[in-house]
Amino acid sequence: MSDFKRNYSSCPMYYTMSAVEGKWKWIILWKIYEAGIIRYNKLWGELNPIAHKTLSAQLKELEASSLIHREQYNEVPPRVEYSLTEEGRTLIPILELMYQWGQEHMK
Amino acid sequence: MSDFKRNYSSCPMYYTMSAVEGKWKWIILWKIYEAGIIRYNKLWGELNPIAHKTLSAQLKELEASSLIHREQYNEVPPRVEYSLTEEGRTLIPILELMYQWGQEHMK
DNA sequence: CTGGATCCTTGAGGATACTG
DNA sequence: CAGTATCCTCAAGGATCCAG
Repeated sequence: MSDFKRNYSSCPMYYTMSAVEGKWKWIILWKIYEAGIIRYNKLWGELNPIAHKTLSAQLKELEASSLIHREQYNEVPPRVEYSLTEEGRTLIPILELMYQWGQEHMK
Repeated sequence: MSDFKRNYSSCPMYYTMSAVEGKWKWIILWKIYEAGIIRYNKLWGELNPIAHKTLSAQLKELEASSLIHREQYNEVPPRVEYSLTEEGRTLIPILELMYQWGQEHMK
């Protein structure tokens, strides 16, 4: 846990930014939300050029925070699907607003 | 401009995350919004232990993005006040939701 | 009081190759 | 296909001192 998280655990704004921190998390959440359910490789393709290491690390953190769910099917070749958890879905209003804000300001 | 910004300028979500990127920007915006108008030193105190270099760099970027306004009074000692611009105020719904989300999940 | 200037650290993120 | 394993870079961020 970083100083950032430790020192400001009492401020809701810090809490939110800690839960979804890093360069990619909001975008990953958005892509998963958009797709509903999405496979690892598809996600990777949409975020390209993200490194596998980066993507899998962020996914793990999001999973550890209970914001996304990882479903693994023991097939050959393997299949893994990601989706938002109930908890993760509580972020949808924020995701929607962020997306809309970008739309309106990006011209 | 980073690869992040360059490669994804077509996706609204990337646009938003680029406009308010970095570890501190959302929190700085929140603190300014909370205060309405706030002096440099007050802001620095609320974010402590943030480095002066970091704070002033982030403030400059936010100013360059037209999200905050910097008003300088030529007094001795100097006084500088920051506030949200019209543009910056369009982020308030997002800030409010982020704050609320933190409140509800931080127990 | 509001930063700028310097120097420095560190860890997030990336490139590439490899594996069950 | 869905990731690890390695190694590496670089720039955000920090500590400290200085200045108008």
